[in-house]
Amino acid sequence: MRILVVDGNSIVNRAYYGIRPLTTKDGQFTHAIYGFLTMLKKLEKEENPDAVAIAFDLKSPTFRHKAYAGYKATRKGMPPELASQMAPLKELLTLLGYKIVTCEGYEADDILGTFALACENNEHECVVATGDRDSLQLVSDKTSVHLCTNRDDILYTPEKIMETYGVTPKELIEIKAIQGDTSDNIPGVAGIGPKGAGDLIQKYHSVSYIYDHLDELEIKDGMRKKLIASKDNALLSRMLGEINCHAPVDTDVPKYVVTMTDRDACARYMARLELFSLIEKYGLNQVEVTEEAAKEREKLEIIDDSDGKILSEKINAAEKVYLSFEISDKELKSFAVNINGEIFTCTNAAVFKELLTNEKTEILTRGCKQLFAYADAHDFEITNLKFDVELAAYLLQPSEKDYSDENLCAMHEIELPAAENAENQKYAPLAVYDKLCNILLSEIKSNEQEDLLYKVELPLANVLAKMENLGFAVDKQGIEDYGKMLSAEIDALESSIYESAGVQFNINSPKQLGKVLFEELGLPAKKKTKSGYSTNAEVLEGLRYEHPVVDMVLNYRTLAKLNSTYCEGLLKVIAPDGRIHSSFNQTETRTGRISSTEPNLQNIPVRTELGREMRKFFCAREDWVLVDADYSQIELRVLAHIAQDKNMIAAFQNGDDIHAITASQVFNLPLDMVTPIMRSRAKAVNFGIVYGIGAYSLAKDIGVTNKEAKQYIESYLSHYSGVDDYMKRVVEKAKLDGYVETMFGRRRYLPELTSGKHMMRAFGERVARNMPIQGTAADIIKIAMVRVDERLKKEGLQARLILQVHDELIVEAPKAESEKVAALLQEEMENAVTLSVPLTADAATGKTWYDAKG
DNA sequence: ATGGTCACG
DNA sequence: ACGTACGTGACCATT
Repeated sequence: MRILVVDGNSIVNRAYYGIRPLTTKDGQFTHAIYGFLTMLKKLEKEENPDAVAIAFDLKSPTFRHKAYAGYKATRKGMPPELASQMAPLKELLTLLGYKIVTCEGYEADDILGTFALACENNEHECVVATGDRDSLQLVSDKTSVHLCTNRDDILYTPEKIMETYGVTPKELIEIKAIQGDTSDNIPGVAGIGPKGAGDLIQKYHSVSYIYDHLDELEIKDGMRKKLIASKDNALLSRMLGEINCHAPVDTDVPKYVVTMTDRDACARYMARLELFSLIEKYGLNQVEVTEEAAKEREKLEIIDDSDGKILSEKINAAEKVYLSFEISDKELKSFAVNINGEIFTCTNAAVFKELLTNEKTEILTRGCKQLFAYADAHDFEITNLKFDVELAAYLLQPSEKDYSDENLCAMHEIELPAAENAENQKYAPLAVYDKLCNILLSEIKSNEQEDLLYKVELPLANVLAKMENLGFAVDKQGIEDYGKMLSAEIDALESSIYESAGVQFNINSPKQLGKVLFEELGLPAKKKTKSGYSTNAEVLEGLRYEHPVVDMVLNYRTLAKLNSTYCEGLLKVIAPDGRIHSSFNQTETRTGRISSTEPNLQNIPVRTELGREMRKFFCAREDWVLVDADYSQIELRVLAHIAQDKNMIAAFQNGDDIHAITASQVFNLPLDMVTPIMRSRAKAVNFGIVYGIGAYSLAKDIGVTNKEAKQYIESYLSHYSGVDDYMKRVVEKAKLDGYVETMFGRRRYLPELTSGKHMMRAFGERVARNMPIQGTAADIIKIAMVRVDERLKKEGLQARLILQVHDELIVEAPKAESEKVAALLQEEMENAVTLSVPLTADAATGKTWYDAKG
């Protein structure tokens, strides 16, 4: 018999990118499905197989790191428009009688190889269909490869391979080991490309022969040098490039004979996908498909219960309710629920409240922060919120950009039902929410991230909602006056700059500024950017004494930034209540921090006095005060704890000045000999260590030579040997696991670590060192926020959290509560977790943010 | 939409 | 040989 083995992933990709997009009336993309089946039909016609096996990669938890690594490494991956076609495609293939083959821990490639190898040892013949040249190594007397390219298809036999590449199929593995393949993260030998690799293998046939006889080979010295330099990579590549032909799959060819059992079902499914030409291609046009039959399987029935009469009855009996809602301006527009598979829509706010306060019912939803904000605005509490798909998906994949229901369903290959009309299509995800929630929850459980979800993120969403609703009071008049003052100075500076430069130009344009400074005034350009000269502060700082205009530009920049971003920007977002209501995003950062937008209140100036003035306009309402507390060196303390570094732990336990102690360690001097310069350099090293450090950057940061910076780092790591060990360990483990994690199990996947590009890999290694530190600190302050919120309520205080700035919390409190609140805040922050070192927080009180900060 | 710059931890 | 510390968001000019 002759079996056609199809590389499903490769072919579906070709179909997706090769055909113009096609959708059904309700927006389901279908062109990859159409293309796949068309190509499959053509393959069957040309190859005339007796049996067909279709191999797909498996997206299982154990395999996910790897799949994910490929996904993020290329930054392209499978777009949701393709992912959403995978489930229907597989369903349709199954209906048509094809057998789909997957295998945990193996890629589609390996399955192709396994069939090919099996056919070597039995009486059958194998044709592999793929778009990927890697599979050409499988060609033999019994196996041919039908390569589907964009232009035309080529059938590869051993003769054809020899004709094209001048080597045997197996030797293609050897070529690839030397040449490398960036898309597969196979490093190869640096500096040798396809031509060189081909020549070498034609002459010497294998990588192992080349390395065994390196001295005797008749090759140029340059080539020999390159081979020597990349020996490890070449041997590794030789292993990586060979397809594993031993996947545990059933290769009994007769089992793969295609038998369609339900022609009607096939036709209906195709009709449902509106792929009518396929019905013809598969000879199913004699099957009568009525419109009802076509929709038979999709039945997204929606029960309109606007007034909520049905729901108010159902709610009490329901254990689990999947909820979607539309709220705008704190008013309910509508909501929809899935109760035991039935979808109801409703606009009755009283029933909505009943649902959210019913103790017997568990609510599973998405975007719960908005729900909490609604409840806060309407003065009730939600006590039965059980699950939020967005928060869960974030814990599982913090680097994902799109947590929409549609994308999450696509990512998990959950097929959405199609509604009768486009309007109702928005309820499609709700119909499959049980599936989605179950998948996400089981992953959360297997990752041991339940505490993070239930004890941190979900309660935190409520805290953030209340912070957003409450907002931060500002002195509008004060900002306006400050802005006017800045504007006047900016105008004056602008004139001086034009005069000094001798031309008028847009100072805000880096391009124009670069031209003026480096061409017309002839100042020495140091650094370049992609599009021209760099004019950033660091460069200008170096040119200050070259021309008087430079200093003016630096000043102009400072003032313009303050005016446009802070004065004008903030004035635009003051609400009618005189307060600024920032949004806190809980699923944005890859480390677990929260972010703040519209406006960003986490980057209000503080480092220079002029900028710091801005904080005088952030104030407490009348008769209230701000209580501000921040952690002291939380990241270094976390590092001391995670690394269990004896010296660093001791320093913190003694309450020492950590930067001074570090200086005395690094410079090997007694503490009282440490100068301020030494301390400041040691401080930079401490920061650098947390960020994953490189000597070059450290040198640039503190203005010492590369060599000196390197010595600092070496000295640092030899004194803090626990940190040294930890930094090595964490990268090793990350390479093994594919991810790093915080003390509380928050993860970040690091596909960069498998990159063939050195820069990319180095980045991954720095992130591996940094994320557990930054992320653990983020976890800690989140825990503190939840506890502070609880305590304020429990103690019956009016004070409330209004802002978080990564290691700092701000509470607005009635004057009379200020002392109690300061103590409470400090206590909850310091006791949020127990580390091997004390965790200290300093609290201060004042009328404005300026006054309340230390 | 993207890049450059700069504000924060 | 190459580029260089982690994590963000806003504004401006330019494409």
